[in-house]
Amino acid sequence: MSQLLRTHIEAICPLSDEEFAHILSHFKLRKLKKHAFLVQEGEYVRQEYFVLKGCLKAYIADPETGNEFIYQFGAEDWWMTGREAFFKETKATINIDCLEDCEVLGITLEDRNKLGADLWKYEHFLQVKANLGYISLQKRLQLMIMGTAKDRYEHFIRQYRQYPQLFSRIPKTHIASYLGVTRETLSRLYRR
Amino acid sequence: MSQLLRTHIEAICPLSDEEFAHILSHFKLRKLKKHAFLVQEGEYVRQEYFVLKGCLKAYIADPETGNEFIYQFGAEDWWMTGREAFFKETKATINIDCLEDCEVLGITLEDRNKLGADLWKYEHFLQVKANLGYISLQKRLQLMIMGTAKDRYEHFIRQYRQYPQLFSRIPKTHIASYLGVTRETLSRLYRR
DNA sequence: CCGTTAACGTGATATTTGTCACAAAATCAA
DNA sequence: TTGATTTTGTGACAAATATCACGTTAACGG
Repeated sequence: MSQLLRTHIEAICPLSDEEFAHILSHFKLRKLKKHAFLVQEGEYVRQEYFVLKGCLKAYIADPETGNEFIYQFGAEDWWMTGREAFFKETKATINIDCLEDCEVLGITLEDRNKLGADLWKYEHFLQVKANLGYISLQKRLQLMIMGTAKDRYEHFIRQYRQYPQLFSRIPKTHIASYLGVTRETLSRLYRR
Repeated sequence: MSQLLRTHIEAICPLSDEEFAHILSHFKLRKLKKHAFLVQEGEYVRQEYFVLKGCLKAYIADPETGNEFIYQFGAEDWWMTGREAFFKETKATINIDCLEDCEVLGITLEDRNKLGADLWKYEHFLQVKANLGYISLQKRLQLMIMGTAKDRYEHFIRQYRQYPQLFSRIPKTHIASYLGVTRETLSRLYRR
């Protein structure tokens, strides 16, 4: 199962068996039931997580309207955390919860830093990963501003296609939230 | 002048004189006139740049409408590049040009990688910087979807306040583009 | 310095998208 | 299984924002 993590890291930076064992020893497996929170608003975010199994949504609740804006889905092979709170060691302003039963590997900030200091390759992995994440987030922002809801929908499908059955399992309501439109609007876009 | 870069890096990771000298030796100074392109659509992006002086805009041109979406302003102390094209060594899909005369320090991808491999501190700096960038981009996306144009305007002013006189020098048309509204809408938001 | 260009504000109107209300279908959990 | 909850579609209407048109002011560059 943890082979997933190795493959994931090695896509950026090949590792020896010892190196990977050393990395893996810093992670702790966590299993969560559907609807369980991985990160909850107002609490500290002690770890960042690599998803081995299941699917999660990360979202911001709007206290005014009661709406939620889903800014990320996480499936197998994705990282999930309340990034700002995790790095700055402050309380989360976002929530992450499980759309289905999940298994994740968690690492604390302290261990993350230690690992990066021990092993240049891990630091490099983190650097490249963060930059790639930045690039795709930028693309999403661009699409949000310049693209139509339909563009965004199509881009979304392309991006998540690689995760089989996942797309069909996410309710349209959530997808609409991710795309920044109401479920009604999304529904109408697909009548035409 | 290059003291700016040192202070910037040391905000994340303190350096010895030798270390900084080593870092600096990988950068090359470039001076540009107002309206000059730093990055141009369709061309390779050979370097990433640290801004020493002046102000630039990074934008995507929409071939359909002729509009442009400004996704970032860069002033002194900011990094600017066509990030995707720079990392993936492909042709740029974005433009960056100077709103006024500029001075920047440029580093090639090869030198960037070499520097990171030579000096763990630099790799660490890049890693942290990318993560902080990701966080602020995420905040911007959130604001774009959940906030009103006014929220975005106010956030924008707060973010750029630290760059004296800069804000007043950027035409409102450009600010509107950055905020994802038309200049007319922005103008009206501020009558009220 | 002066002609040209860019920036800015504002009205009238069109378009997009959101909100509210309701009902049918699908899914969930005891 | 079965009653409750969630998801989905759709109409009518409201609100936000874009588009087009025009004129004035400010800034730029030779």
